[in-house]
Amino acid sequence: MVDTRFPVSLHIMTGLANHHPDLVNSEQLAKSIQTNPSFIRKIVVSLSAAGLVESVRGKTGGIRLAKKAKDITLDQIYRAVTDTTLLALPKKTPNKTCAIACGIGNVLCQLTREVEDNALKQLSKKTLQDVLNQVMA
Amino acid sequence: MVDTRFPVSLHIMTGLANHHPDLVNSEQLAKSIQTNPSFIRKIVVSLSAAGLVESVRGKTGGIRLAKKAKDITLDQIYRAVTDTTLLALPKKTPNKTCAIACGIGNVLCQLTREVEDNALKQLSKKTLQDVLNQVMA
DNA sequence: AATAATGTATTCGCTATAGATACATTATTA
DNA sequence: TAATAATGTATCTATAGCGAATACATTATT
Repeated sequence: MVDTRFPVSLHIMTGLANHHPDLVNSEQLAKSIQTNPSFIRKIVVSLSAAGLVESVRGKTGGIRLAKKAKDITLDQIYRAVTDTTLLALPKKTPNKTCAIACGIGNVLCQLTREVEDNALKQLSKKTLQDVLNQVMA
Repeated sequence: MVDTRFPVSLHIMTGLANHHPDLVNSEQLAKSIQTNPSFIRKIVVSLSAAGLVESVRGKTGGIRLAKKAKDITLDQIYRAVTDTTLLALPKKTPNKTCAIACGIGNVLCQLTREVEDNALKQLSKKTLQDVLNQVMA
């Protein structure tokens, strides 16, 4: 299966932006995304740790943006919920009898970092407000 | 599990570049990458369809680059073996009662395309020869 | 005290991937 | 011509990763 945390997070954040500054609960978010509240809450923990959302416990609790949508960039959301690299890296220890196998790991690692830095720079140019505007247009 | 076709392909191609224009068989490549010959051959089919390698059947057969390493760019390798998008896209039909859910799909799709175009443009600036040089340095 | 939200842990099922195996096809070579 | 050794291809299996589902402790409101 594919990791959907970033698209789901963007969906969550856009929903919150749309209702800002009201609280929205995980049940409502789950309905919109067609998933279960528990999964929403797990993702919200990451978004909260990154300072992007606030969650309020208790009977009238819920979730809201921690800052204005125009002050949240997409790379912040991406970083908050993604721990894998954009390009896959092999995890086997290289065959030590082969010069290529020994050297290719570092090359791939550096290449991945370059691609990822670039993608994040690109994502940093779009704000959550941009996304909301585009969705509502 | 993670899709390792691109890193494995880069490894294969670098190995072939190093022995160019000699034939290398799938057994040798599998040893270097620590996988099985069948998996190598499956990937080689894709690389071959993209015109990046040639394979020769029969007793003295094997695999070699179809052109010089300096004329092969990394985006060509990536495209040859990758059919997924760089960022995940949700595949559920959106909740039609929610404006956000209805609009977010297109936004994500466009965003993914932008990020991917950019990454491929970046990969197109590096040649297989560059990778071989870096590995051997 | 009852209610309703988040936080968190656990279990389950599904899917995608690579591993493993087998064998047909093809070309060399003895 | 027969034996050999390579690719091409199909199939099955094991496993890892992900989200679904569930349960329940914790917390705050009413």
